[in-house]
Amino acid sequence: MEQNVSKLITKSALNHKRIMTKLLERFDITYAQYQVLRIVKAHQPITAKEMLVYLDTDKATLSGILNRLEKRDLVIRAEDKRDRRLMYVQLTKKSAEMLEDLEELEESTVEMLLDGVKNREYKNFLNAFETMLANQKNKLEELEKEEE
Amino acid sequence: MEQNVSKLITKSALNHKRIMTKLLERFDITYAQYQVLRIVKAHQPITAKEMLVYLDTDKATLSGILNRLEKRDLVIRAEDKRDRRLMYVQLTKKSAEMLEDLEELEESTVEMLLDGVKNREYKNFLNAFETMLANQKNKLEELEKEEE
DNA sequence: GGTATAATGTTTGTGTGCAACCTAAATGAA
DNA sequence: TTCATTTAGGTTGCACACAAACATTATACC
Repeated sequence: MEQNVSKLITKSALNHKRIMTKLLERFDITYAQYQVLRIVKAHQPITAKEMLVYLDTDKATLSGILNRLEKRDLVIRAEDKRDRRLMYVQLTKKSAEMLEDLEELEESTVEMLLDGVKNREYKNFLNAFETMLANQKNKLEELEKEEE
Repeated sequence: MEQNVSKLITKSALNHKRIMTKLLERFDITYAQYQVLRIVKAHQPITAKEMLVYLDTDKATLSGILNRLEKRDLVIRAEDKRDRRLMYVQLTKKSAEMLEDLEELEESTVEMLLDGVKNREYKNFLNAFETMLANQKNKLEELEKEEE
């Protein structure tokens, strides 16, 4: 059984992505693009660097996503005049309207996820999960240290 | 809190992949390639279709991975003479030797994951997780039905 | 047998994920 | 001021994930 925990987790993450992808299909955007748009909406105008704090992804990946969003008129990039390295990202009318309909999409998906999970069970679940995440973090740090 | 469960799961899946990737770096193979090689080792000779049962991925993805493994002399593909649509995949000497060292790599990573997780907590964790996976499966089936 | 249909696998195109490299601009030390 | 260093961000190259189209071979039905 134990050798399956990671597989269960990976499977669940994949399922979540697939569900979100299907739900977003009729809006013709991907899950990654949706996540970016939500961050922009919550913090606009926002720079790429600040978005990375919320997103747990790579700047190269983000740059590609922003390129595609900009090409489809879903975001605007504008230089800061004082510090011209900074690019401030904002929604367009088009994406702002679209996001009205999308606001609670992910929340309802997560609620569905917890159907039938008892409260006490859920607390244990979160406890166990926090421990596991900490273990992973330690292992990753250990591996990065070894690389010197 | 609740809107974060999916994020926790996604994060943990990502962590696992990153850890495995780092551990496999010195063998110069990716995590996806490792998973394929393990399946081949356990069931060889095996067809692509049968591998998909174990792998939860797409035939197109698998085909690409096998191309890269074959190019690097880590698998062999051979046609079945009776049914020439079938391609039987096997390890090479090179990959068989390599897998000797890799056998318990993932198991030890999963063990590490459970450090400090109490047994009772773990059982609750698994219970909750099974429920969530079932919820996701239902939702996915529901979404697929809607597509008609 | 002959032809439609199904099954197996590959290729192609788009979108990530990520390492490595590059550019331009800001900053800091001499 | 000048020049090295840092910072924000973009580009490139490779590997996957996955849908869609394709080729080839088996099988089923007439």
